[in-house]
Amino acid sequence: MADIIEIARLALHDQVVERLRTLLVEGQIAPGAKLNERELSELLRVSRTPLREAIKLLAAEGLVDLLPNRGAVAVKLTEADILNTFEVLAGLEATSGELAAQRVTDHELAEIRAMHFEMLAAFTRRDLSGYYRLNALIHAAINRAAKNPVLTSTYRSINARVQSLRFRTNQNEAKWKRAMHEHEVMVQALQAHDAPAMRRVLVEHLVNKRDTVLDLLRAGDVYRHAGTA
Amino acid sequence: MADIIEIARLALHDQVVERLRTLLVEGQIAPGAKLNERELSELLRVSRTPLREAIKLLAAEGLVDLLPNRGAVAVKLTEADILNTFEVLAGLEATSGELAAQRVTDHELAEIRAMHFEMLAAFTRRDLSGYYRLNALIHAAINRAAKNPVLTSTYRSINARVQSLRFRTNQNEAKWKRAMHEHEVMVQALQAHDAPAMRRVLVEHLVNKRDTVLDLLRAGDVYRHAGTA
DNA sequence: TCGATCGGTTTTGCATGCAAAATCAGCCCG
DNA sequence: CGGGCTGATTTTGCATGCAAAACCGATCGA
Repeated sequence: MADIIEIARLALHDQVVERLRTLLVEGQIAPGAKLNERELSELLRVSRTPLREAIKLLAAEGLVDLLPNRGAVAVKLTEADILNTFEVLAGLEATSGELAAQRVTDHELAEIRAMHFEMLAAFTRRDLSGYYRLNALIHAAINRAAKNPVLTSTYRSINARVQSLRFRTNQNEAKWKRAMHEHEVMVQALQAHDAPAMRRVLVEHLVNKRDTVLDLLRAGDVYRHAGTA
Repeated sequence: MADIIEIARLALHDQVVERLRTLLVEGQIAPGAKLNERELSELLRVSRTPLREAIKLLAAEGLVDLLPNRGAVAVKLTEADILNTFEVLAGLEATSGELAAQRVTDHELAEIRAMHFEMLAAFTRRDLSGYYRLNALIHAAINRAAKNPVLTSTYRSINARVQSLRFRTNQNEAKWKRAMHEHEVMVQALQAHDAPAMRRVLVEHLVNKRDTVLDLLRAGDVYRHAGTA
């Protein structure tokens, strides 16, 4: 029964939100591209009404910009936008880490450590996609351990804006090693329930990630296939 | 010319968002109350389409809950929700304060100090509404001094969820004095460009505000006139 | 040659109509 | 007297229609 209810509860405009968000985050709708309502409604097989509602939701999430009487465009982040976004993300992750250090259960800690070792394995094999997957899982687990749904959803929303950039970075060896080291420190700090240490390492982690993304952006490898200004 | 453009650029659904947000934040739509589309569309003199778009936006802001096939209700925060929200707000204000300490200009600082003295005057007269007004202005100014629009809009959005509660608290003398003292420390820390001190005092400030709100909630003075569960 | 203007086309924004789901009242049955 | 069912009403959700704004291209004038 539960699954039927689950399936039934997905309203059409929510499905559209999910699908559009994926298209935006994965860059299949290029940053700066215009969202043509007729086009999208045909692509997604829905009428314009739920589509427009979905676009409004994504505007509130910061994934699209609304231009009065001129529709919506996928946001194209400037360098300043990226700096600002990572500053906020760093603050949110730091808060999340502090709280997690105080509240993480033994069970959660064990799971995080297990995933950490899996990530270590992926790193050793230089398996980038496995690394990214585990990385995301670990950060999500830390966030969950903070036991604050408001924080979790806020983080998710802001993070979505830069996620496409974060996961297009091709780690160079030095940065990858440093990130792994930071993850080591995180696990240690969590085990020690050392909130200030968690804050420090997470802020550092995000600053490094920000710099990686900015390097990528400056190299021009990001919006290469984005047709529109 | 500029004002004409400004007036013209406000799309109908945006006007509806503003109006609805005010109704929600000021508690004129009681927490837990159902948002009847036909009723509201008649009240606001718009059709259901822009109204529904506005409701979706407010749902993304966390001011209303969307119930599948059952419309929307004004959020009614539980005690846990309030704790979680203030935790996030504290983190955001702390980040904002840190950045402001690093980036505040002399001009901004002078303006903040001036408003601080005005607030001191309001406090001395026990002018609660003047105090609240200046308090909000000062926090907004600090936020602006952080020079991070992403942070500002994120803070605004989360803060809106508890603003009605924050401004319904009747300060008792002791708490009011303590808040004033915290504001003194803030101004000092800003002048000294002491980021860690700003973080400390703002976290403390928010924790105290949270406790005030929780006291109010527990006393049952908040949802007194809210008819709905 | 360049710029501005005007008409047709496209696209957005809002209103309305219609079907499905939820709600409610009354009823029947136990 | 209480609980559950049934049909009417309300309400939501989506599709469609229509007017206004933006866009595009061609023509005209300087």
